[in-house]
Amino acid sequence: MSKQISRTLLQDVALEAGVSTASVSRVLNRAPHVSERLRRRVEAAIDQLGYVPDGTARALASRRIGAIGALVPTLDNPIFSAMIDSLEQRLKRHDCRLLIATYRYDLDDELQALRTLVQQGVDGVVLIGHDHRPAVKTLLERRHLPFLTSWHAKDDPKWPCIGFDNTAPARHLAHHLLMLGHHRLAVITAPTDGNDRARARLEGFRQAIAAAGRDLPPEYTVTVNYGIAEGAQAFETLMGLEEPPTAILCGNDTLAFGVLLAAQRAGVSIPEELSVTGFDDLPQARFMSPPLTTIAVPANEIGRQVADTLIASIGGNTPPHRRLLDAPLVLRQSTGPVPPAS
Amino acid sequence: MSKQISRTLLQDVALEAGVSTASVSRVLNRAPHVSERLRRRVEAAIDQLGYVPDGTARALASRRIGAIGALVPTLDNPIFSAMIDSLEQRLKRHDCRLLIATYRYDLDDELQALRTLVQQGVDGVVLIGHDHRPAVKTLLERRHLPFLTSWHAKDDPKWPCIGFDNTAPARHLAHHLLMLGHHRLAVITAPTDGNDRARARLEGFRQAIAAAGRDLPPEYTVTVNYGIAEGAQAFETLMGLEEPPTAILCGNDTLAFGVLLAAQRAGVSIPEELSVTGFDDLPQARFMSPPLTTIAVPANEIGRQVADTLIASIGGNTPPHRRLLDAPLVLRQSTGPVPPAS
DNA sequence: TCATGGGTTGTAAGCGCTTACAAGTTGCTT
DNA sequence: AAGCAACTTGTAAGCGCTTACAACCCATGA
Repeated sequence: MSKQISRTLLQDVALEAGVSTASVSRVLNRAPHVSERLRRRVEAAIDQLGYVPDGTARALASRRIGAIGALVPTLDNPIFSAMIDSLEQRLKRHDCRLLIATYRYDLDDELQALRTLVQQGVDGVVLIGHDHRPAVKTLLERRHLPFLTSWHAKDDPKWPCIGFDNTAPARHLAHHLLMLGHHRLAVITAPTDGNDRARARLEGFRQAIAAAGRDLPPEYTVTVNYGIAEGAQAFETLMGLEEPPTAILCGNDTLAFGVLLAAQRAGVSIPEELSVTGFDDLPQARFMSPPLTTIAVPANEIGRQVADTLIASIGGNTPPHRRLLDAPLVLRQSTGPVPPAS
Repeated sequence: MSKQISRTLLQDVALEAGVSTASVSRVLNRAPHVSERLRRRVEAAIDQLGYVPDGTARALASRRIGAIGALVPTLDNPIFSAMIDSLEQRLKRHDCRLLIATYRYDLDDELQALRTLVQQGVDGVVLIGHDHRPAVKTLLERRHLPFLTSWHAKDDPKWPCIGFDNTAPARHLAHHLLMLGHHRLAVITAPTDGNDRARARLEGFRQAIAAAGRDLPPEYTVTVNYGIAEGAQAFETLMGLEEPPTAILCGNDTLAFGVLLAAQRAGVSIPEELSVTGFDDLPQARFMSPPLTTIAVPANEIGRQVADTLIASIGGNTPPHRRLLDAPLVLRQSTGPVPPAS
C-alpha cells in the first residue's frame, strides 16, 4: 500500500542546494551556527522543490512529535470545548498540535486513553482534575513526560496544576442563598466518584450550610449525570418532596438549565418561588430566563496558560506547582429572597 | 536531551520470546499467518516486559500514524464541538486518534493548518464546508490523502461529503414566517465570504422571499460574526430602522440567542411583537425564553458517519461521493403570527 | 517416496530525519 | 608566522519499527 509517489526528501534538498543533509536539517530546525549564505541557499532549494519535511521521521529521530495530548471528560460540555479551543489556538503559536481524547468521566477509560496518547508519542499531557488512577502518575513519570492538571486547586506537588478553587465559590453560592433567607437548600450534583470537582463543589455547599448551623439532608442531595434532561428530572424529584426546597444549587450550568426548564414547565416562577444557581457561566447562562446566578469558570484562560506552561516544560523549564485563577460569583436573577409563604 | 531511560524495545520482546522481530511485529499488528503458539509466546513476553510499542517508529515504518485531522472553524460554537466529540468517540473504536485544528473562518489559516496536519502525517482529514483554497485540494490529492467534507450538500465529485442541505431548511424557515403573515423579514448572517453554509442559508431565505413575490432589501440584511453579542447588536441595528422587521432570520442559534436577549432587554416581546429563528438547534435552544424555532443540524450523526467513512477510506474503500442527512425544522415558540398593528 | 503448495517464521533492508562527532575555516592573539 | 578559539559544515550512525523476500515446515496427492 504505497501511499505516495516519490516525494521530495531532505536529501534531495541537500543535493539541490549542494550541501549536506545535516545542514538542511539545521536550517529546518533553526539551529544556531548556520551561516546566512547557507541558510538562504537551502531555503531556496526548499522552495524550489516544494519540500515538506516528514513529521513521522522527524518525530522518530528527534524524539518529539510536535503535539500534546489533552484528556477531557467530554467535549459535549461547552465549558471544556471552550478550554480546548483556547488551548489549541495558543499551542499553534508555539507550533504545536493538539491530540484530544475524551473519557466520559470514566477514570479507567482515562487511563486507557492516556496510554494511547503516550504510545502515540505526545510531548506533553493535560488532564482535568485531581482524581486519576495511580497508573496515570506512574506512566507519566516513567516516561518523563511533562504534564499538567487543571480545573482544581489541590496543592499537591505531585500534580502540578493550573486551575481554580471549586470549594470556595460553591460556598459563596450557598452563602448567598442563606443570606437571602433560604432554609431548605437542595443540591443537584454529578456523581462524585472519580470527580474531585463535583466533590469539592458539594463540599463547598456543605461548608456554608454547616456554617449557618444547618445541614444538608440526604433527600435534598440528588446525584445525576450532567445534562439538561437530568437537571429537569432532578427538579421533579426535589419538588416532589414533602417539603420541597426553596433553592437549588446545581453542580454546573447544564443542570441548572434543566432545572430552569422544568420549573418553567411546572409553572414554578424563578426566583419568586424557587432560587437556582449554576456553575461554569456558559455564554448562555446570562440569557436564560431568568439569567442564571453562577460561577464564572476561567476556561479560556486555563487553555492559554496551560499551553504556555506546557510548552515551557517541554522546553525544560519546571512549571510552578500550582497556579490559581479566579472563579468569581456572578449574581444574576435566578436567585432571590425566600418565598414568604414557604 | 534524552527523554527516557532505556525503554523496552520490540527487539527485547523478540529476545525474551525467542522469536524474530518480524514475528513480534506481526503479533502486534494482528497480521495473518501467525500460529496460535507463537502469538501466545509473544504476548506473554510483552506482558512480562510491559512493552509498549513506539508510535513514532511505527508511523515512520508503516506510513500511517493512527490519527486523522479535523479542521473546524472554531470549537467555541457548541455545534462543532458536538460533532468533534462524536467523531473522537467513534474514532476511538477504530483505534484512531484525532488531531484538531481551528481556523476562525479564515481560509488561508485553514490551508496553513492543513499543511501542518499533513506534514504531521495524519492518515485522513475532515473539513467543514465546500469553500476552500484551491491548494487544499491539490495538497490532499498529491498526498493521496483520504478526506471528507461535511456540513454542506454540494454534489461535487471532487469533494466527497457527509453533510446536509443548508438552503432548503433556510427556505422552510422563511416560508414558515411568510405563512404567518410576515412581510418585513430581516436576516442576520455571518460573512458569506469563504463560508458556503452561511451563503446557502442566505440563499434559502432569499428563495422563499422571492417565491412569495417579495424581496430582501439590503438594509434588512445585517452581516456580523457569529456570537451572542453580535446578534444582540444586529437586533439594535434592525429595530432602529424606520420600518423595523416583524421577523428576524438568524444564521445560527448563537445569533438568535443574542437577538432574544436584546429583545428582552428592549422590552420587545417574542413572538408577539417579533418572530425569531435560529439554525443548529443547540441543546439550549429549546430552553430559551421563548424556546427557539430553529433547524436541527445532525452534528453528532455527522461525527459518527465521518469517522466510519474516513476509516473505511483509509482502509482503501472509496467513499460515496455524498451522503445527505436530515436537518429538520423544529417549530417552537419564538415564531408567531405577524403583530396586528404593524 | 517425492514433488507440490500453502502456511509460518526469519533475515535484513529500509522508512526520512536528527545529531554526536570530526573536520575544515576563519580571524585573532602573541 | 604560528597557534588557538570559535564558528561552520560534513559524515555517518542511529531512532524503533514494518515488510518484502527468502527459507523452512509439513500435509497432501501422484
